[in-house]
Amino acid sequence: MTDAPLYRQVAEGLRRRILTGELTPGAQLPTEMALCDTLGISRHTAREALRILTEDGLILRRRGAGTVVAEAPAPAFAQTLGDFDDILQYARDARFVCQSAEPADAEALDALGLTGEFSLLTGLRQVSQEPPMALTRVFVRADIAPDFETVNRLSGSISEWLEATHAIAITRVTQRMEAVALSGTQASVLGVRAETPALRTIRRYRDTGGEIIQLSESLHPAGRFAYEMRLERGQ
Amino acid sequence: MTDAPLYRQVAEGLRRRILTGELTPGAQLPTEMALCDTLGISRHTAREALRILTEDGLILRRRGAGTVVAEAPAPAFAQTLGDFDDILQYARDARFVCQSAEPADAEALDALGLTGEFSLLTGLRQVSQEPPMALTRVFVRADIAPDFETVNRLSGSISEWLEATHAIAITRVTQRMEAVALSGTQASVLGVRAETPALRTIRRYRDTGGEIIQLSESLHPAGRFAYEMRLERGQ
DNA sequence: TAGTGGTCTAGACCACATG
DNA sequence: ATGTGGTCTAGACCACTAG
Repeated sequence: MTDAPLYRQVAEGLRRRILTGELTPGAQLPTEMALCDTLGISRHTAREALRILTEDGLILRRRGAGTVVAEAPAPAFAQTLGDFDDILQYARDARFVCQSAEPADAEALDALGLTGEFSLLTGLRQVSQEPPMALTRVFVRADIAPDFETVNRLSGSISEWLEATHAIAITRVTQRMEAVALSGTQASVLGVRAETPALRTIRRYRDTGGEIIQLSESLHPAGRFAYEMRLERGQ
Repeated sequence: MTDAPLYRQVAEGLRRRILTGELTPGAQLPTEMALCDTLGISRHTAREALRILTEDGLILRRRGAGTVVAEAPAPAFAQTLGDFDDILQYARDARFVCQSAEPADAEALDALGLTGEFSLLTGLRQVSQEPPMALTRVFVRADIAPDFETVNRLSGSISEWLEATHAIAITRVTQRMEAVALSGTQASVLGVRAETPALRTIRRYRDTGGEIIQLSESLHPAGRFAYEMRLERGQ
């Protein structure tokens, strides 16, 4: 269980101290040498840990000046999207904890432009024991939808499960992102105030025929999630 | 000029061999030990170079198997390229009306993780006479930044202007999106209530060396903007 | 001037993939 | 069995920041 690399363990320890507020924005982090001494690790290992936090935007480093917690601590989790497969990676990293499964009502389907019969899975996106990263609704075409127990036993993503068990190929995904205010009930589930800003992402998964076989909507409260993508210019 | 760190020089050398086609997708790269021997560098330096290429998605590394050039974007997978141009398209459609140009203060640069001297252009994104779509700040490296009049005369995007007038190539753009609440001043400029949710997008434009030469931050109030993207699975 | 992070070297042991 | 990349140690010199 604790077979994670040492530098990663160190990084997670520092990350926790930042996210819990023990280290507030602007505060100095231990210097590299201090980390080496107190933790009994080499400088390379300490730097590797600090590199992770730097890439996550949690800390700022300046030669000669030291390391401080970033002013606006970046969300604990950022999704990097480079290509199609990265979306699936996100689904694996951030575990979907399903809380209810039921037939979707017509009103909800209408609002999202879905036609036909769908199952609705409602739950939370979670990474380890942190507060939930998102409130998520997943609509799956009724005739191929997994049941409640199956979803919570999944090690991968729902779309991967669909492809594996129903010989379905998802060839196109459209994703929409916008800012919204959380309703009272949504906010309470996520443990934030009503009207808190949230990033709403809607993904529509289509098969080769262009038909929508799955739709997921996630509400990420401000500060818990950022969506990051990298775009390369062809050569 | 050639005072770039050794590992970066090594990375650029390998990058060139890949981009010129000397190393084609799937081809084996030299092993770490081979790089050490032929270039007379330490393993740490070689690994640092390979790490850059890994983060850029140019190569794939597998323990025991070696390092290979990543598969070329499949024909149908003009995704990254398409997205890149789409960003510029957005910049052309939504005109940037600059309201002020000044040197960026250290605090603002710090908060965004920028080092060096930058000019700050503040303004609005507008389509025709509609209410502004976004409140935008653009940071441009001071030595190449356009002045106030130039910006407002531009027909294209700022990044295009940089490339055209300074012989600069922007090869990588990272974009980050998250939900935030607008401050009072931000809200009043946009004509909405304070605390209105907004989609915050930050784009970092990098040259071939990985240096950030431009950064833009846009605040899109809820309801005025949504970001939509399409992802195709390569075959 | 003292201390910081940035770079670099020269070792070592390990888990893993391949033949 | 060999060689790969992944991790880790113990040093070193440098450029830069700050007191």
